[in-house]
Amino acid sequence: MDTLETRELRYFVAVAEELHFGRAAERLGMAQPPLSRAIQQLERRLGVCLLERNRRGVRLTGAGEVLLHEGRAALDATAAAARRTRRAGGADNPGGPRGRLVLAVKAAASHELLRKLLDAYAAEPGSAEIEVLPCGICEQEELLRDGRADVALMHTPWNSLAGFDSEALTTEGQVAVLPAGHPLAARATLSLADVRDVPDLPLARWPTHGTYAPGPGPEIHNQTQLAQLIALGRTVAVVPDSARSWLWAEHTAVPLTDAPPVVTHIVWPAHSRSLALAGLVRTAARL
Amino acid sequence: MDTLETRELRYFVAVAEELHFGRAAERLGMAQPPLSRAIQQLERRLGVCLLERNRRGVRLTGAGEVLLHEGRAALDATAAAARRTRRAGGADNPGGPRGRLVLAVKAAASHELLRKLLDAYAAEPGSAEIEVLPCGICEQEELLRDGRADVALMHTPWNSLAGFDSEALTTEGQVAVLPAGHPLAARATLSLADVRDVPDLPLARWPTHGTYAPGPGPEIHNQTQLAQLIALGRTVAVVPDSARSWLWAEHTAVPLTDAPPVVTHIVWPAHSRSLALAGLVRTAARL
DNA sequence: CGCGGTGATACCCGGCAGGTATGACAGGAC
DNA sequence: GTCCTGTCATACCTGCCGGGTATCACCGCG
Repeated sequence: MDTLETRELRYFVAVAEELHFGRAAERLGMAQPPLSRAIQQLERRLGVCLLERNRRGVRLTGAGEVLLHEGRAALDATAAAARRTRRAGGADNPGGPRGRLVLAVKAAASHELLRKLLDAYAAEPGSAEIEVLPCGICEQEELLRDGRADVALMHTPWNSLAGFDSEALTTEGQVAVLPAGHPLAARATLSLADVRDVPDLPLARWPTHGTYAPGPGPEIHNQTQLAQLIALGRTVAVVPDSARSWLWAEHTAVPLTDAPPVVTHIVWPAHSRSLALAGLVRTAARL
Repeated sequence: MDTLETRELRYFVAVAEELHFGRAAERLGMAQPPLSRAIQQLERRLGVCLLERNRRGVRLTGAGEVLLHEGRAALDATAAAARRTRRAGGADNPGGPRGRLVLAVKAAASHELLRKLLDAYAAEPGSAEIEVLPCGICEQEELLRDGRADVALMHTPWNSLAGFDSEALTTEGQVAVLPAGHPLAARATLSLADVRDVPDLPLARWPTHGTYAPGPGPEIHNQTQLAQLIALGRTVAVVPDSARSWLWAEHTAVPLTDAPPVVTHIVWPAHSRSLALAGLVRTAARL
C-alpha cells in the first residue's frame, strides 16, 4: 500500500534529473509510455504531485525536490546493501581472510600517512586485506554512501564528514606554491589575501563535483598539470604542507599564516559493524 | 540485473529477524512457499549464501548479517523518502506554511529548553509549524532515520548522534534522587560509587531498545512510576539537573561529582536540505 | 496551417509474484 | 523400528502488472 519500490525510485530520479520523459526512458533502457504511467502511479500512491507538466517540458514541485534528494539517498543505501553483501559473501570460510576493506583515498594525498597506516595495519594479527581505491576528493562521500568503499581518508575543510563517523588523524598547515623566481617567493610567510590578489598569478581553480567556480585562474584537472603551470609562472596554488613532497626545483613553498588548517580524518559509514573496519580505525588512532 | 528491490529486502529482513520462514511469511501476510522462493532468488542474484538451513531452523551467515544491517538502513531510507515526500506535498502553495517540521523529544525531558526554543522559533518571520512528537529516548534515532521525524533533541551520552548532523545546545550535571529521609540525602554531594552500592536502594533500571540490563533494581517504565518508587524508599535514580522540576516533596536531589555531564543537542539527518529546518537550527544555536 | 516535439492514452502480451498441494527430511516419543 | 510433527523445498497453476507498440492531444513555431 505505501512502500516505495526501488524501481519506482530509479524511474523518478531519472525523470527528475533529465526533466524529460523521453530521455529518461532512453537512459533507463525502456519505452516512454510505461515510464509516464509508472510516474503517475507513484504520484497517485503518494497522493502528491511531484512534477509540473507544462506543455513544453517538465519541472519539479517542492515535493519532487524532496523525493529527488531522499530517493537518491535511499537508492545509494540499497546499492550499498547489495555491494557490501556480495563482498561479504566470499569470506564465509572462517579462519580465512576476515573480509576485505575498500579504502578510498584522494589520489596522491597523504602518501606518508597512508603508507604508515597500511604497514601498521598489515602487521596486526588477523588483519583483513585492504584494497586502495584512488579517486577524486568529491567522489569519496558518494563511494562510501553507495557501498563501493568501506572507509576513506578525508580532508577537512574540503570534505564535509556529514552523516559519517570519523576520527581525526593529523593536522597540517597550508603553503602557497609559487614559481621560484617570483618576488613573493622571497617572503618568509604570506597571508591568503597576498596570494589572492597577485595580478600576474591568478589562483588556480579545482573542480567541485565536475564544475569549476568562476574566476580568472586556470582550470586544473590534475596535479601534474598544476605543477607545470606553476613552474611556467602562470598560476599559484594553496596546498597542504605535506604536498611539499611533490614540488619541483622551479617551485617555492611559502607558509600561509591565516589559511585554515587541513585535518586528515579516517571516515566510515556511521552504522558499520565490520570487525575489520574496527581494527583499521583502532590502528589509525594509534598512529 | 543487480539492483535489489525493496520487496526483496523486506522479505529478507523479516526472515532474518524471525529465523523462521513460516513466521516471517505470516508477518508479511503471505504464504511460506513464495517467500522461500523469493529468498532463493535473492541468494542466486547476489551470488551469495545468506542463510544456513539446518533441517531444524535457520541461521544467518556472515553475508546474511551484513545484509540484515545494510538492508534495514536501506528500508529506513526508502520509508523516509516516502514519508518526507508525502509531508512536503501539502505545502506546495507558495506563501503558505513553509512546510511542517516534526520534532522528536524524549517525553518530559528539557521542558524548559523546548519551551524557549518553540517560542523563539515561532517569533521568527516565515517560520514553519512545529509538531512535537514525544517518544522514548531509544526511538528518536529510528524516527529520524525512517522519516517519521525531521529533527530531534537528544541527550549524550545516552544517544549516539552517529550518522546525524548536530549542534550542542546546553550542558548540565546530574543529580542523585533519593527518598528525603534516607541517610545519604543529608550529604552535600555524592559520587557514582556511593549510589551504586547502597544495599537498601538498588539503582533503578531503564529499558534500552525494549529490554532491561540485568541488575537488582526495579524495572522502570515511566517517570511517574520512578518518582513513586523513590518516594516509597525502594530505589534511587541518577537524572540530569533539569529533572529537579518534577521532584516531589518526598524526594531529595544531591549533586553527583563524577557523573558524566549531559549535553542536549539538536540533531537532524545529515543530508537534509529543508529551509524550515535550517531556520530552527539557527534559532536553537542563538539560545 | 502543417510540422515537430512533448507527454498521455489505449490496447495487448508475457513473465513473475503469489497461492495451494505436496514432498523430503530430521528429530522426538514410544 | 514406526509414527507424528515441524521444518523448508518443489511442482504447478493463475491473475496481475510491468512493459511494448501504436496512436492521440496539445502546443509552439516556421
